[in-house]
Amino acid sequence: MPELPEVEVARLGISPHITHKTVRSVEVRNPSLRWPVEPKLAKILHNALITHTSRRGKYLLVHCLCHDGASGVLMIHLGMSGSLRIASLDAAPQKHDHIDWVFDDCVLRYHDPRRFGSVHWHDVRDGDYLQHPRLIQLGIEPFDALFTGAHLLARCRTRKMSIKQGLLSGDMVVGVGNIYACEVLFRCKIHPETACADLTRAQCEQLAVQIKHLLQEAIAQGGSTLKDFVNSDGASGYFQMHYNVYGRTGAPCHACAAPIMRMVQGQRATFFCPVCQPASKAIHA
DNA sequence: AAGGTAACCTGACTGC
DNA sequence: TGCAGTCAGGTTACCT
Repeated sequence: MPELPEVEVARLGISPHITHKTVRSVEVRNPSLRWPVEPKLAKILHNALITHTSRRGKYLLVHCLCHDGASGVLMIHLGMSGSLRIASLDAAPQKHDHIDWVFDDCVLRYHDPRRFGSVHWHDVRDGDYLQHPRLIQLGIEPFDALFTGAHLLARCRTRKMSIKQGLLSGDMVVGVGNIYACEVLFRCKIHPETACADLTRAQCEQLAVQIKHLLQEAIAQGGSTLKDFVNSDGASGYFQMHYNVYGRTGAPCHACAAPIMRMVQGQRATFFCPVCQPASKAIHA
């Protein structure tokens, strides 16, 4: 589910079905998401043309040219449990299908049991969408050429918190959620509790490289499930990578066979291999 | 100002 | 079978 790769795969999945098409109607069945859905959304988007889609962090952005000539951006966040699907016009909405965008030949449907996700409307007359309060605070994109080991090192130098929490905080880099934070630290053989400020230049270089690789691999993997975005009945559109540590408490490490351990950092589960990812104290001892 | 914590909400699963 | 408890892939508001 929704870390950056899943959001990107969702975007790739829905984009061909909605781009250059006109929204005929919008049905908001439940506006109570993380933030209330704009009450005038249906009116604003009536007969709006979808020009293209993009993404910023975990926000999927749908760029619209409205009937009145104004333009704007639909900002969709999937939260913990959100998903998007392309359904046929006659497919009845299921429980937790909160919003429909109806086109001539299909429906874009937002589904989110926990309602931690959100749907914002940003009118460009109110300024550049990248200046939106939800977007402006986000860190650098992992695939940006400026996201490098040097960038990471500079951001880490003054941070006392653990690298696991640092990666999740979203201001060093966006899009890395709990699963990929655990997995990338395993790949780099870095203990999750290592203080950001204690990371070496080499570790930061490696982290930057592996974050790009891991997310790219996950997107590629998700690409094979793109067909599931159309007319699927059940929960689909998501995919599961082969995890080395995430959710594998007690199972043997794929590298050294030691049992994977679970701990809690900032109220989130962290999984790691105590042998492959030794605590820094052990390194210096 | 950074860092910790509770909160938002439902469903799936575990153990008694 | 039922019920209580735990956990879940994210993010923000509020407190120290």
